[in-house]
Amino acid sequence: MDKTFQPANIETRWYQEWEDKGYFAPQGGEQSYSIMIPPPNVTGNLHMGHGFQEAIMDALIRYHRMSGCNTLWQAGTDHAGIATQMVVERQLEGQGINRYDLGREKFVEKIWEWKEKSGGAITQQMRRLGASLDWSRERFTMDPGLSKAVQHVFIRLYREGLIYRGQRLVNWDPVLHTAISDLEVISEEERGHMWHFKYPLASGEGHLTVATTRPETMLGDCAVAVHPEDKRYANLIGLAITLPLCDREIPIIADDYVDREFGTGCVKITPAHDFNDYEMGRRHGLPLINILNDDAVINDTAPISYRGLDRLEARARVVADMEALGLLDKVADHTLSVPRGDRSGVVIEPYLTDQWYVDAKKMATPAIAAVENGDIQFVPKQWENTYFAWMRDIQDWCISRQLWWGHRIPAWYDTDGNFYVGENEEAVRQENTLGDTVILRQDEDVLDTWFSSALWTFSTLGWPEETEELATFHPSTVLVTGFDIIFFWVARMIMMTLHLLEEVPFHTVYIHGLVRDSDGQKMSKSKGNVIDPTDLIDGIGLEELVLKRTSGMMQPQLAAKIEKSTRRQFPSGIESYGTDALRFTYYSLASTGRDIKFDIGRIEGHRNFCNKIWNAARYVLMNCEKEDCGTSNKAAVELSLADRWIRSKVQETAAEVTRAVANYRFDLASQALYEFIWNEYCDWYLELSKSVLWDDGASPEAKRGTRQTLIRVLEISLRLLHPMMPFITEEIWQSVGALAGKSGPTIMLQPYPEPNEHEIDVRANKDIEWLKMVIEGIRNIRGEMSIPPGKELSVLLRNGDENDRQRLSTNSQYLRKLAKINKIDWLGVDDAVPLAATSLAGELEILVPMAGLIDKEAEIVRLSREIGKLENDLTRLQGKLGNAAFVDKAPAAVVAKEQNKMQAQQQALETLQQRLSRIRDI
RNA sequence: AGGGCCUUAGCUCAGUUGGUUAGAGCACCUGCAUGACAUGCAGGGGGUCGGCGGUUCGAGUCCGCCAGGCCCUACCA
Repeated sequence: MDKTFQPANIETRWYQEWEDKGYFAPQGGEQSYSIMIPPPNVTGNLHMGHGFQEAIMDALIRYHRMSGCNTLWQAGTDHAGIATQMVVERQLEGQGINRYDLGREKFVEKIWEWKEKSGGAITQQMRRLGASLDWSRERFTMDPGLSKAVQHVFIRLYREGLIYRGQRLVNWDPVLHTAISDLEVISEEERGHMWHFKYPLASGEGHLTVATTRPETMLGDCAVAVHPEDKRYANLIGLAITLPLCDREIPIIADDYVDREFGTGCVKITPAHDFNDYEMGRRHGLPLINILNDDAVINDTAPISYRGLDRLEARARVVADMEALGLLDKVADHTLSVPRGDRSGVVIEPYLTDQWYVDAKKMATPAIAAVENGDIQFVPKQWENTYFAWMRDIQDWCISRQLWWGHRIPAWYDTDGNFYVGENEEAVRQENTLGDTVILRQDEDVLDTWFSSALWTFSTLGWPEETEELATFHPSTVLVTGFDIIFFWVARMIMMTLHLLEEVPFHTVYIHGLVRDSDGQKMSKSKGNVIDPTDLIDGIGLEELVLKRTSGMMQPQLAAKIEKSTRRQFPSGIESYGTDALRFTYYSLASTGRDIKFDIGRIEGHRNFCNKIWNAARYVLMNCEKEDCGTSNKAAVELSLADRWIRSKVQETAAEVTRAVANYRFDLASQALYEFIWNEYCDWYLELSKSVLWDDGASPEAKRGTRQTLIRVLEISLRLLHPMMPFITEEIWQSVGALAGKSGPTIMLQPYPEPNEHEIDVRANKDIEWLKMVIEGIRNIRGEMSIPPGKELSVLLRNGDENDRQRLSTNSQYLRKLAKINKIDWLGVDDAVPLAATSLAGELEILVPMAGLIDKEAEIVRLSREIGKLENDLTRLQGKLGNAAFVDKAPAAVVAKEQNKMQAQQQALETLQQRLSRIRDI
């Protein structure tokens, strides 16, 4: 074995073997356990969020697979309608063509070609993370089976009246030329202006003043509204306005939606271009005047001089023309929230179109109930409120998209505007008895990608066929996802699955935090703070990192800034840390919080942890290979105190890890393992074992017992750790397993250690605690007195009880070795106490005689500090116990505890004070 | 505008139903080539738990107010 752990040498080798041997597939077992991966986009590259999420799922899957469950981790990707179409369109752009040049069929072919070639990138990266997905069952949302499920669901919901077609205002992306759902619109505050326009009354006398942030919409105005009780305008209600620039008359109407306090109290109403105005228009029977084309250019409904202008050009022209007419009252700076498309980033227009909708309100009721009654549980529970809040006020879901890539809507139109929903044109003709003379044309639109994702838990298992997989693995056990898609995906899955299968899609939803950079900033390409998980695994040079962060940018002007900050943050690039260290870091950060700040320092510590494990294994193997390790259980074995203690500790650790995983607390699980392996097993047990293994006088039974303990505890630790650190544990286990009496081709199919309470040895724990206390007392003196670690000491003990004497006599070999002592003697109570540095272990006094070693002043400082601490503490205790209310009201056990503590502290204080005055006296 | 979350050591975070002297990692200081490991070993320093008030024998933990930070939903033209 190398002296340091070299992850690169082993990771891909083991992954290849696991995958080739089919270990990731379900292995049978009574209890099934399944996780459906949140399908990443085919266009995607692995980012830190994926890495984190997959690390968690893989730990759960490996843990339950080892625990004997019939385990399925369903692999797959989704087709990401808009994103994928954009990627391929951009490629075509490079060749100087657009999708219309190609036509729909050819364009979709191009996308498939692209998908075959590049769509697998992310699944390759997932393999680097060690994710044990069942690749043999990999699915894609556009696969024939899944497409069939999508079509089936659409037709069924349509026939049940849960899908309908309607003309509504939608969120329209004028660049992508498609409707998008409410959730895909991001509104943020931006600085803009508020224009105040005078609208002359039709009578020719006087005017009203309206305010608007979008002047161009006035071309579509259909009314001016005032509050019905607004005295200022009461006499104008029912009169008309002559709409400037348009030569139309529009009414003045009254509606209590209007806020009298805001602006002038008069609102221009544009029903075709504003959601609130649309509602008001419906209330008042106003017409809808649409003034825009698909690309937000003014259409032919508008006065001729504005036609063909982009919305912003039109805005400037309208303002200029109004000013020229003397109708521009004023322009004020105004901060407003601007809706932008989350993909394109352009301002979204409310736009009147025909679209398909899912009646979400009906489907929400059972979906709410399923969470209320506990059929589905969120972890942390807190997220249920987020879910409820949205579900109780849910809006109908616009599911049609004006794209070419996706599941085409199975609806056909005749030339009279009638439409028919069915499996295909032939079926539609038959079902509706349409003769051959009727010309049918299929709906051009496709379905929202989330529509197919909503079916993911069961469409991947073969539904609508009644497959064995469906019976075995559905409902899935747990969904692991981020809070950002509770609405997009989780809620819609719950609604769809409950309605279609009459069962929940999953029993638990584990919501994890979102990974941010070390400053708490969201990682994004435009901020240039993205870290690619594979770069943490393999490492990356500075130049390459700068290049990676600054190439292919949407906003190239930011490149210089990004380069600068990258060079500052990673002056020598990123080192290689390996997958196990990265994964362990993810787990250590996986607490209940919402944000996960990823600090590079954390991963370095965990790489060191890997190295620690590696070297502990080296030590164990050096001492156990080709030696008698009591593997067979036949030969007589003598277990030392240290052996019994570490066997006990590993059981406690197993219990802690099991509890933590059951609660999805991977931070606690990882911490328990780190603490046990480093601070107990390595720091203490391995050191303790040396005093047996290196002692020529030790019996063969004792050596056998120590070797057996070394190897068995290591082997258990490896299995405990394997779900989190799959590679290093496998590599080491291959050598350790057999020595520990285990057989099998891989650790990943070994049973997960079940905590065994009978092996918890309270007595051994206490004895070792005593031993540590004594050793630490001596080390403290050594450290503070600057006595070189190599210098052997002789030590006197005083004032101990029978237990102390007993423990000393059985453990003196440990003490000699770990505290570097050559001589330990008891001092009688009446014996003269020599000048010495003092430490306490309970009532036991540990004295290191000064004899030229100890600096008098330093010892005075040290003792004074200890005494100060004790005095503080005693004052607090005395106050507490002197308080009658405390003694009366607190539970007796608590009071007794405090009293015992006070006694012990008093005793310790006295002892130390005596020692201090003794030293001062010389 | 409504709702929610967060604030603990220099940094990143744990802290179960209120009950030892509030813990860890990293960073820091001191010493050390000791036969697994310098990606290491040993020792050490560092916190009035955001502020104020309340409940309680007892509050990092429960309640109220304030300050700062973040998020979600809705959106006033």
